[in-house]
Amino acid sequence: MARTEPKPRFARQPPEVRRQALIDATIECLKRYGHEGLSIRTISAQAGVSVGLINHHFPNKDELVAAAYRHINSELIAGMQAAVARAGSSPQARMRAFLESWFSAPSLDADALAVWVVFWGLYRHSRLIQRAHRETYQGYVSLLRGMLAELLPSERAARSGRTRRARGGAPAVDLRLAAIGFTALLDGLWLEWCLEPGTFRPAEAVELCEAWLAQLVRRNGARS
Amino acid sequence: MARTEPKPRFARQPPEVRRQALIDATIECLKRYGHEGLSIRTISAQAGVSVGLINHHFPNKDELVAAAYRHINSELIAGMQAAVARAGSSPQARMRAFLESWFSAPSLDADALAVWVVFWGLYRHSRLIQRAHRETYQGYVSLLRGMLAELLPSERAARSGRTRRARGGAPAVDLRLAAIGFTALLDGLWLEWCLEPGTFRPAEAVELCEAWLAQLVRRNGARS
DNA sequence: CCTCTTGCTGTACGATCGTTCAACAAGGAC
DNA sequence: GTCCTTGTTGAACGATCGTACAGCAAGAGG
Repeated sequence: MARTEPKPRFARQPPEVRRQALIDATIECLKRYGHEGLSIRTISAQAGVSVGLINHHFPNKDELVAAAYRHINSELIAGMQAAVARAGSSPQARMRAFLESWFSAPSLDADALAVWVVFWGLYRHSRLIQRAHRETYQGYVSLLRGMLAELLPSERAARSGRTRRARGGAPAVDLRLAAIGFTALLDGLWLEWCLEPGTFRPAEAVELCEAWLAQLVRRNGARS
Repeated sequence: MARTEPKPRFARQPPEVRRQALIDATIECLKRYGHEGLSIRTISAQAGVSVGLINHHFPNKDELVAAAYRHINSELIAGMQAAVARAGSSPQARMRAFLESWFSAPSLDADALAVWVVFWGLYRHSRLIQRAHRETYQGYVSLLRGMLAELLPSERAARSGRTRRARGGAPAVDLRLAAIGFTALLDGLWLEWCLEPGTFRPAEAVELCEAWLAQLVRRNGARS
């Protein structure tokens, strides 16, 4: 009776598991407290470990933050890719799945968006964040560009390519510029919703994006 | 010769002047060092004053930061309004002036954009920033909405309003949604250019925005 | 020239920051 | 049961944070 179970004061974890737990704690702290949540003590408390453990698994704080940014980035992109893959082969259905995935939880979460904004604020002055951005953003750009390409009837454009090339060298729709504009629209709507969630519904954001795309397709078809 | 001019160790300034100098120094520090530049010592060094002076003119640091946000906001909006007013009365010319003002210095400055991003990161957890945002953002929204309204031939829509109302109650173009989408496009392009200035030229951003507007006008005209 | 207001300085304080490191102990190997 | 590896702890360090405040001095008013 008096003999209590000799409960361990802590449990060992494989480095990989602990690293991930610390990354999750970092993101959680960012959600709760914003930039002020990015302190060793806040994060370690959130993870339920001591202050010293972070520097055992990460060389310093900045590396942990960069790892958190890399994780949140690749998680998001993986979710998008999965949603698109689930939608089948129709370009329209794939794009719709992408948009609905974008403008719904967990992507369109006010907390998650606030996390992104803090990272953006760090971007310019942290080489580590810049590297993490470059490494993960590429997957996002190529996913989006691929969907745009398959949505626009460029195969027709390719067949009549010789004629159009001869006329000026420009394709019917500048895919690069279209991707830039579309990304801007997505990010901008995201940001607006983050700063003031009440002003519009997610479905309206989808609507706006599809209107943009429809206009793009129409323009592309008209010229080819 | 040995008599040196008894140069004053500091110069007194009217509170208004000094407050503005401190606000300018705050913004300059944000440009140079990002979020880490938001410290009393960094700001006071930038302003060339002692650490104690800030708390003489502002109750605390957060109030100074909020004042800086308010200032940068109203400066931007005032610049836009001036550019639009200078453009005359033609809706097209006014909108073009607005876009060109938006996508050129000093608005489209990588430093200035970085400042904004830091403020956005603070937004969610600072009531003072939220208040400053609400107080200044309204002017921007109304400017933009006014330009959209005068750009769309809504007077024709108003004349034939009875017919369209009877058909479904929705105007040809939802002005609210159009403003939201347009703002998103502006902010998104701004953000993209900030994060990676090399990917597109400002003129291309203007082009994208005008394409969006042209499609909006066309859609509005087709239905009325 | 003197006085008085007040803008301004700069030290001091306690809190918290990121990081270090010696000691501890969990738990698998044997 | 006994090593032994190593994940983990937590006190301690120096630096820096925001703020307070007692005193200095600039410069206008008389």
